[in-house]
Amino acid sequence: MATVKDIAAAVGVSVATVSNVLNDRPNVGRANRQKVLRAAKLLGYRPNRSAQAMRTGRTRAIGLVLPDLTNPFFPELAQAVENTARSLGLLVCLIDSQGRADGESDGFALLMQHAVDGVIWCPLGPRLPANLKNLARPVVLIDRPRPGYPVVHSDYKMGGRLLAQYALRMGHTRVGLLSGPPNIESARQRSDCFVNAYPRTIKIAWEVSVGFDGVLTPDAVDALERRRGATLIVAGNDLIAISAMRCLGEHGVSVPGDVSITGFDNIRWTDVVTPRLTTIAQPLGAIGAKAVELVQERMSGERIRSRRTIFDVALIERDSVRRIGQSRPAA
Amino acid sequence: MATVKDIAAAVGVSVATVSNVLNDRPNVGRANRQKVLRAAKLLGYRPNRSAQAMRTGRTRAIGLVLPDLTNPFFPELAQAVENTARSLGLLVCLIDSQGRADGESDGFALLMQHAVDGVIWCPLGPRLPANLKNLARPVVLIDRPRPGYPVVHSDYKMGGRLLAQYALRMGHTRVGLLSGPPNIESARQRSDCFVNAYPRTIKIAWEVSVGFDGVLTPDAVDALERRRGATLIVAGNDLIAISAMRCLGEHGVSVPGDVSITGFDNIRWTDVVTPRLTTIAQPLGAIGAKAVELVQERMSGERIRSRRTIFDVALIERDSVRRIGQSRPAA
DNA sequence: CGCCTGTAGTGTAACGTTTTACTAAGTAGA
DNA sequence: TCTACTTAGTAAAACGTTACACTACAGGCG
Repeated sequence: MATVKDIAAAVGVSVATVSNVLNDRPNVGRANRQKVLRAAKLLGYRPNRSAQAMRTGRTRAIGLVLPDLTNPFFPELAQAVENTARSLGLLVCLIDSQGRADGESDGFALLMQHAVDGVIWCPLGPRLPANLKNLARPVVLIDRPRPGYPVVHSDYKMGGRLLAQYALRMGHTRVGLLSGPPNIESARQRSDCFVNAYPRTIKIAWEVSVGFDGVLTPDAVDALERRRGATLIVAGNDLIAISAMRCLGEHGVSVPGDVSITGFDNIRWTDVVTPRLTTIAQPLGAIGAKAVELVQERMSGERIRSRRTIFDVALIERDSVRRIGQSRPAA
Repeated sequence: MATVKDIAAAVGVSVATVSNVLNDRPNVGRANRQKVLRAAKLLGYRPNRSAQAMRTGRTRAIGLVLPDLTNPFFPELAQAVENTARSLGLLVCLIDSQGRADGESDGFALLMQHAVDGVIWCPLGPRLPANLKNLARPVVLIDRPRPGYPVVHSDYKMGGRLLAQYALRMGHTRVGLLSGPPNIESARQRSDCFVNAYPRTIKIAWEVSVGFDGVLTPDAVDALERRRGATLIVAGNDLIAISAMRCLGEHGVSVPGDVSITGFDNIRWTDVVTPRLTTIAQPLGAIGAKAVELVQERMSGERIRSRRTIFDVALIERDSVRRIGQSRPAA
């Protein structure tokens, strides 16, 4: 690999001048600038990132800390993050904590050691890992706000309202809630805004919380079996909805014949299960890209502009909700 | 952040001694060794990877180059890679080429610049990116062999045979092949071994190739509509199988009532579609972990032990294949 | 002419680590 | 007592880059 020294020797100029050209600083004449540039190209010069990192303290790498790549919410996000990062010349270092808090903090330790310039993080639990404070780097959160950090996520409140409007439109006034983890704000907002949209019209028959990974607790299974008059089940995300559909199927309950169901996230598989799942679409790609832009801004020392960036969501109407009750005017 | 110099000052010893202790070299006495270790712990010393990298040329980071995280084959792999890498103290730098060759070579360029110590790579096309030769680092391939590189993948031939045995057992003797890309060896082997297992008994009614991402070409759709007497469709992977099931459903063809279908990979969603998909399970986690072990071995300069590591696969029997033809003895 | 300013360029220290070559002191053998 | 060897430890160079402090020279101005 060619170094600045090689270029300097080739052109007959000092390494300082080469460096000045490469970081285009003004104090170098036209002729030399040309020559250095030419030589750099000729020798296939690539700056040694390690050396740059040591000198400047910046690595041009960012960390991406995720709870679980196996949840289809994240791969799309990760892909967007990696691609926009790369288009900015930033390398993405991946940590997948597999849902374990110690994995998360080990991951942060590793990232700190490698001195990434910033991190994009979808936090696992409500508690922040202790070593996060030591990490004197910009952090941008995804999907799950925590006090003191900028965050980008989609408009869960809007999602909840959209779902409530839709439920009403389809004649459902008694619903069961299969919510996500109550300590995750995005999960709570989805439910809360659904509940609060039409508090007098839509009654909540029951609510049980399960993990975002969609594994159903005995409580959840029990709720699905009994249903207590709910005609619509509003699930905290698509994984939960799909698990619920499966569970219902195993108990001989037809969806949407006997009970309707909605999801949240619009992961790829909502379109492929039977019945196809009505859900809320989030612009995952845009969220990932925005998160990269935000860390990048902060890395280059720009002042904090916004603490929250929120993206609109949209209702994706498919086949998992049946219209019930009295007829209504044609569309 | 504490440096070796800080430790040296704290203990009252030279930086060389500190370094010697830390890399446990023999030439330092018991007493000083203890003191240095204690001070390092006390000060929370973490070696600066950038400095180490510059001095030694090793970064303790590896690249992971994937075609498409959105294909559920890869997240599980990536998770396994990241986790075993982390357990070895290695950082994983992610490249997702989104199926584009230029993305792949840009990614390699980025990895080279950051001087990763090795790369785990699932190559996109048959051609290797030109800059791969410059990358004087160990490369371990996943899933797709290329001449000259070690590779770890699962036993596709066995998968093909297993599928053929099963087809026969279920009475299917006329099948349609919805294969993966013909230029990807793993795709070819799946089909070929299926075809060659019982060449006289099982007849191939037709074969069409589609991408591993499961988007169906007009040819594929046409084949699915006509079917030309095939009672079983053997798909190149689960994504293809699921797309095919959807396509068939849209044409009013019942699975497995009118036609049976099998997949390959056993991604999470095979268990959740209707009917549940009969498929071949690959030990993705083990494959990822093994790949990390292999690069790690090569990074530490060990000699090449094996060029191919192959994992057994297993048939996962679910509901997408119907038994047809004459009755057979009970199990 | 002497002074100032601006432009073009250079020497070198520094970043944090590893490693080579070296010294000093102790120990053993003859 | 002298040599030879081992052990414990250190000084300093090196990795590739950046940036500070500096020089040299030209031109402009009073």
